[in-house]
Amino acid sequence: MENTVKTRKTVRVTSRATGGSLSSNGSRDLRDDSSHPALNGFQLQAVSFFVHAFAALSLPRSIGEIYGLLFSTEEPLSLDDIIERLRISKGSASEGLRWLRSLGAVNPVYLPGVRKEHFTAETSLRKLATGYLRDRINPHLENGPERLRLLEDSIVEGAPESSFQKSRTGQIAGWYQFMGKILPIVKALAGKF
Amino acid sequence: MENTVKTRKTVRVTSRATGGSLSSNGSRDLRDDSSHPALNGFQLQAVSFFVHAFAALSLPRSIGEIYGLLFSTEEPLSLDDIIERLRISKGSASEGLRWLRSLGAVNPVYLPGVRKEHFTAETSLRKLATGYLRDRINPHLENGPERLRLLEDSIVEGAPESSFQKSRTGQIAGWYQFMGKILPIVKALAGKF
DNA sequence: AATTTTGTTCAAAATTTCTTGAACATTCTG
DNA sequence: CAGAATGTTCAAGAAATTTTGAACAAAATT
Repeated sequence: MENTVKTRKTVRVTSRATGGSLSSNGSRDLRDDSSHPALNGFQLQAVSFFVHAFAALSLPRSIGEIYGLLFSTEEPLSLDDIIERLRISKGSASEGLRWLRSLGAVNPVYLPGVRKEHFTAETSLRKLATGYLRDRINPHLENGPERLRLLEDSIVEGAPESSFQKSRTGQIAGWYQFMGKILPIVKALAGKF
Repeated sequence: MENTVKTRKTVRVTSRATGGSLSSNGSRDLRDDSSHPALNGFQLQAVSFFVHAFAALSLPRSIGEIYGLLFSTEEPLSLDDIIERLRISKGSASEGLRWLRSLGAVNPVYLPGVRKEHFTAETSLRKLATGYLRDRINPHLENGPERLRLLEDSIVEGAPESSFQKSRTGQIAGWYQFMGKILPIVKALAGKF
């Protein structure tokens, strides 16, 4: 099967408008083959929406596309469904799906008698926030204490600048404390939406 | 003046270790010409620290380097000081400084009788957080209502999927509400550190 | 007003990141 | 078990981002 069309063109419209107002057709954010017959208007808008949202977090377009499609589709979709409808490669779809799954942004669905794995979007803010923090924020915070010690150990005791340097490391310690306080609050509030 | 050394090498060690433990020498994160005589140990560690921290936000290395240098240096530094000590180009330094200034992460310092503009790092968490939210988060949220309307307008009234689609747009509306609640809390708490 | 100093801008080069597609591994089916 | 279906991996190519360096602009100095 694969894809009989060998005309590799895949024009990306690359909307260069970071701040400006939106074009009335937000759907210009997706790969344009020949006006997607596979996606309805709502799906088109949703894909556009999530491509932008994920870009705000510097995440690849393909991930936004996949999440947007699942978010806007009631039925569970398989890898091949995603590839067909978004016209992206198997590799992108597979890795994008893996990423979303590890975050918990996508749920595998059991369908009796169906071989292919199918997915739906997870939309609970609590789960999305928790997954994002766990996968993308915590790893950086975990190194915190070690990094702080490296910084402290580089201070030469008795040097004239050591007092300044100690105040700076104190500053950073405060930032870590802040993160320790705010993250649980974020999670708790996310649970209410 | 410029730079008599024309050996453009600038080896980037490109530490490929996203999750692993830190090398005891965190300073391997910066451009290596011939073991920076211009930076002391604390500055080296600080630059390394901020390059990593900024990378977590997908920000360019040069910005992390500049902030790290200013953060770890008591005296105000000029553009040329930064270029010399970090061995980065004028262009990078100028644009990086512009970015940091617009965020409010860097303060211009008035020095009587000195032509060059000098800077120190802003370290108040409240100011840093406010600037970051203002410059990098709010712009995306401002489009929110408009994007939401595009999505709603794409729903075909009476179609069988319209009920599902309405529940999805309701979901997104909730996410915006969440952002509206959480951001003021973040700012308020940041003010206490 | 000519020169020097300071800083900005931007095209081209370097680098990093993302996407593709084909090879491969694994599991299911007959 | 052979063949088909499903999904993963990864090298190579494409695209996007960052950095450089030199040209330029603006302001200060002589």
